[in-house]
Amino acid sequence: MVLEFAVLGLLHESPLHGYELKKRLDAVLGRMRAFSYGSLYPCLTKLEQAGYITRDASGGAGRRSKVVYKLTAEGKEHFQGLANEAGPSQWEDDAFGVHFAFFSHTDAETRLRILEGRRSRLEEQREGLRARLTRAREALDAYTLALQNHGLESVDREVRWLNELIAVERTGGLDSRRGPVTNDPHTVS
Amino acid sequence: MVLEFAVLGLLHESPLHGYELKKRLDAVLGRMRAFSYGSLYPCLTKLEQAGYITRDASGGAGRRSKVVYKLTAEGKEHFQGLANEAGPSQWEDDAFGVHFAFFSHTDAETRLRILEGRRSRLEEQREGLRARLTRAREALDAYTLALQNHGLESVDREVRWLNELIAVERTGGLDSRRGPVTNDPHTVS
DNA sequence: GTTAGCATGTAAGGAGTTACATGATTTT
DNA sequence: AAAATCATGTAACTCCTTACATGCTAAC
Repeated sequence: MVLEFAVLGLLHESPLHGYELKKRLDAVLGRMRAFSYGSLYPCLTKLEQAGYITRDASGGAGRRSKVVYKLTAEGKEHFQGLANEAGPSQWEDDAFGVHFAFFSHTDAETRLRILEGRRSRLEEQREGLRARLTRAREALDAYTLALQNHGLESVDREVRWLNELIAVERTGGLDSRRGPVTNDPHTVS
Repeated sequence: MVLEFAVLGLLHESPLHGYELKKRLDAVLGRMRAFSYGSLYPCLTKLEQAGYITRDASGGAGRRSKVVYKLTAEGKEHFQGLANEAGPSQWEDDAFGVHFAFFSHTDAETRLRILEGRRSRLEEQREGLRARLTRAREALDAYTLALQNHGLESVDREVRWLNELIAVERTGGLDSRRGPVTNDPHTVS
């Protein structure tokens, strides 16, 4: 599950309480996803029961307990395990972005496999889109056509981004590099 | 609801049975969304009970009934109503694409309002992203940074696309034009 | 004659949201 | 002292998926 993975990933960096966790979550996930407290708190309870995190209710004096969550050893292990899986579920839309956000916890081999998996998944989708567009071009109204074209270009763009990332990965990974890897038209070949 | 809207929109063009409907749904929604039969068939039942569509079980001879669904007058009216609403729920990620796909059923004024609403929504998100990136640039690891940059560029790209569409809209709308509106680097000013 | 695709549905359950309930702390 | 924001949680509900159950029809 995406939320569980992201929570473990964030707690991997430092212990946090729920409220702060949600803000980081919103920041890390950006536009891809947004979770409410109504799913975050139950998720934390679940992770605690599973033994992956511990709650430290630092109830200073009469304060309403501000609960700080912290990754356990098993939690760390579990997260490493999840971060280093490389199956189809790692390159589906939803999961891919989240896994990518925690790529610094994923080993080089798995990173490459996930990036390549994602790319071929997108290439499939692209071929499907292209086929439909050339087949049905005349039957579609102008707005549907514009949307489909925009979608096609989005896929194209992500594929180019992945190509760059894969190239970088093959020469040591992003961490060993200085410039940002972006899709800016100027930097794309 | 997105699924209901899309079903009504597709049936607006011609009567269809469930299986064919799903294929069209997959085609129209493209990468933005995918629904299973497990939600499509109950949705059709619901729309029928609401009086928006009728089922015509053309059970030719001993065949297992191949149920053809058809929009009723109220269904048509209801769809027009939905297609011509212009509130925040029309420019949120999920809804926007679907509404756009059926823009030929939306009047020019509403189209413009939805496009502008979507644009300002994205501009907000973009400012949030930019702020975070300039603030925390050094604190983020390389992969998170790459992801955030890619996200930022995606938003930028969609804003440019919307700018083009809005410009076209102000001079008569997409239907009255020949060329495709794409985001191809060459065609963007 | 068997595989693949066409075709329709249901039941159980997963994942998440909304709305609510509560209260502390900081800023204005 | 009011408003904003920090902070934690729960219950009911919505939407959708998965897995199952069933059977037809075309192609190889």
